[in-house]
Amino acid sequence: MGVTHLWTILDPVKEHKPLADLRGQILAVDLSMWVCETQGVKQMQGTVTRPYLRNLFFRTCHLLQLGVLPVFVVEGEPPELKWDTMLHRQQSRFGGSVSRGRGRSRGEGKVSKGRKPGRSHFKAWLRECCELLKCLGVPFVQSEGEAEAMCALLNKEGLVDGCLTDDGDAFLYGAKTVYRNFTMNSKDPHVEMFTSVSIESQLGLNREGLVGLALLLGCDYLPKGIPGVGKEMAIKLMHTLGSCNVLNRFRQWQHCSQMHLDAMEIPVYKKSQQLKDFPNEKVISEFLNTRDRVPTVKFDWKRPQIQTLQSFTLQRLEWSTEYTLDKVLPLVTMWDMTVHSKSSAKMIRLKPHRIVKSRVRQGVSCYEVEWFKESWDTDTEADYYVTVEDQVIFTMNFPEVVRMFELTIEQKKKPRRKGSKASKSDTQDVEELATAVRSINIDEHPRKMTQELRHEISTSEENIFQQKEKTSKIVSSKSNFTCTLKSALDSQNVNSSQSVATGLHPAAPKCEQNVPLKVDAQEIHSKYGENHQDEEDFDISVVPLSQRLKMRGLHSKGLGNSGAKCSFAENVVKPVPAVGKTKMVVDQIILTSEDKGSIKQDLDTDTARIGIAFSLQTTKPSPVNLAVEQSVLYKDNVISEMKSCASGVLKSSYKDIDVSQSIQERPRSNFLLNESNCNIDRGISQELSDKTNIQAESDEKVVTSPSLMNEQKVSHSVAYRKDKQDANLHSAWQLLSASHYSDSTSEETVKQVQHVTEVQNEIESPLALFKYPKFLPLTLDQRLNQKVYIFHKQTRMHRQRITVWL
DNA sequence: GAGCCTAGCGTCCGGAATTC
DNA sequence: ACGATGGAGCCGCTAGGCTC
DNA sequence: GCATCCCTAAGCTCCATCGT
DNA sequence: GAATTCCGGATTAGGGATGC
Repeated sequence: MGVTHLWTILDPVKEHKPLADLRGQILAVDLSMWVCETQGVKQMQGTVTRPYLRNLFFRTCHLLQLGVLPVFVVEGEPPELKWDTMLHRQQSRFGGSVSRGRGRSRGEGKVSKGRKPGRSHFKAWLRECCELLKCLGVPFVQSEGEAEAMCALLNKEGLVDGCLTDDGDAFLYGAKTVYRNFTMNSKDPHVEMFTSVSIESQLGLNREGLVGLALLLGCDYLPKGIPGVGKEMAIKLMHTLGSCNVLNRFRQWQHCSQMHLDAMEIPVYKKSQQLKDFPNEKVISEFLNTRDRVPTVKFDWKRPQIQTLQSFTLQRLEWSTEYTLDKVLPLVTMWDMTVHSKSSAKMIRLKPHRIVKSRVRQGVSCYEVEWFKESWDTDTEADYYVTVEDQVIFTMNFPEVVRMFELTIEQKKKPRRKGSKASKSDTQDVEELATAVRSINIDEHPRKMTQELRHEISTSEENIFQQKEKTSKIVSSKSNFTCTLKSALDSQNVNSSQSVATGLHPAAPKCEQNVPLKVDAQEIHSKYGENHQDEEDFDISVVPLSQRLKMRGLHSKGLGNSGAKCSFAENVVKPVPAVGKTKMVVDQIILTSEDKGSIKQDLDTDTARIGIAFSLQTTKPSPVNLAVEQSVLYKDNVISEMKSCASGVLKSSYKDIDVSQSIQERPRSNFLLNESNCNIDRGISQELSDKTNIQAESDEKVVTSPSLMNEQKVSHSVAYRKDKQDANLHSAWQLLSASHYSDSTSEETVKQVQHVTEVQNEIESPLALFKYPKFLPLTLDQRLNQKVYIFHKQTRMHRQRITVWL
């Protein structure tokens, strides 16, 4: 079909184009191509009623829903030049008999096309397709000759934005943009795009050059081309001659001798001389002098006619009226909301009854909407039609319905928070967060912003923590957006009296605890007298990023050597269920897409990871920078400690494990996170304890994670499982109390025990951990030496666990 | 080729592979 | 009355097998 | 009864139940 | 070479079986 090897030649300029990218375009669709394609599907042959109609329906609906406006082109009578080709094609495609010369439908001596059974069937199918298109309100034009010729003409004249056809002849007819290999494959619905501009600029082939290729390689009208000339030779020749005036050059071959030809021309010239009529002027004329005329009628897309369509599909496809309605309703509502909304004329359109709920479809926020039924519809059993509509479009059309829906949601929420002072604050927090997220600006050219941001980095570093109302800017290098958001979670932004009183940040609705900017040193001293520290030591900035994230109820797993992991939503393409929940992010951080480090986005998990590489490569220290550097330091320290302590092979009761090796190789460093909880393995921990300098006091245990058995990980902390939490909590407390105070019964000890009891009570408070942030950065050894034990009750959605922080 | 129906998953993280 | 807990149902997506 | 070991799931939301 | 995507492996909490 088309010029031999043309698509292979054009392959370098092929562009993969998702169907969604065609939104807003008008496309001329070669209807015959779709019909033939569908009829060729073996699985449907003999089993499916009118597969061409079925697929045309779904494809058209799909395009319309994407916002693509198709104009179908129905082929007319093919040029005489093509009859030979068609005869063979029909034989293979429809099994029709060859009847050359039996009829006289179009003049003496010509092939009788009308009487070929395959051809007549094909025309009947096209007529049915046109009926369907009428029902759907989609325009179609009748071509005088080849459909691709008309498609090309429409494209050439600027009436459509591109041609949807698999026939490369379209370019020879003057098409500017051709889309082929249309597929609605759910995983990757796309077309392949070719443009005449790229063909000429990258391959040096203009329209005339392509016609030249057709003469050399063969096409529908000249099946054999020049025998012995292949695509390599043809391309070389075209490059030698240049595309311009190539046809005239071919014509000159008829009158000139070999002496005047370029060396590259000679072999082709020789082969062409074997043909009588090279170059074939009829073929050239067919491509360059189209016989179609530009349609004068303006294309008009109409509202789908539901009833007519139901009747048509019932008759031709045996579809129930409900099924058809279900399929066509989205088109109708979309038409009503897009076309009708722009029209001043008063026309019938569906009216929404209510929004049932919010939904997300392919990452796009939508509403599930109930519509009042059409007045004529008495068949549909349900009281309302139901569709899922794009949130933005629906809101533009029916703002009052959206307001009602939002009001309903609000009212539903209210009873749960009745009488709660904190809830009022929470509501404000949610609004504040919502405002922050709404303020995100999509910038078309984020990289232009980068310099500004870098400037901002360099000028705003005096003390970024002390700047209230500072905004965070995050630039995603991948999805090209710049967002500015108020640092709603900034712990320094404690404005409301409520939050001051409770220590809870107003913008932390899901976060049960807040980090005081500076820990009350007096309080610490009174409790840990000997561990006196300067107030500066309690500065929040020394708290590792993971901890600060954690304090804000954000995801913060895996600081270690992977940096902080933040969840934010708007920078990803895929749907993000976490929108509005785990958003916003790390203190005040400025990330730019041009920093050498990367903001690694993991679309699998809807998260972005700020890597250490990034942080360390920024020129000026930032909170992230500091925190991660700290982490690196801790990691190195701990690894160093571990390696020195656990040198040699540790004989466990389970396996021979080279701990130092495993430490060396391990990719992560859980012990840096202060949050590693793992099951107690008494046996192995005892051995580790025996062989290392990390001497657990009394019954203290150095704990290894189960994965140590796999020679991969080591962790340092103690955790108690939920199922035994009560008993373990009790025994743990006894353990710790005993280890610290068993050697004395002095008054001091009693006081200490009382203090321990107080602390024990505090574990019920989610604030407990955050009263002692200064200890979080300490290494295990340091914490052991200082006998610092912090209890933290971590509350999750439905689970609780008690963790002992060393 | 495209839709329908059903069943199952839903953690994070690093690095290799791939794409640009 | 209120909060915590657990469970059932649901949601969004994907894949595979089958049907139209 | 407790410790240990092996194995599996890992989404969200609403609501009934239970305990304080 | 940088950015992006994908996948195999790791992590953690919890359930259940087993053994002391």
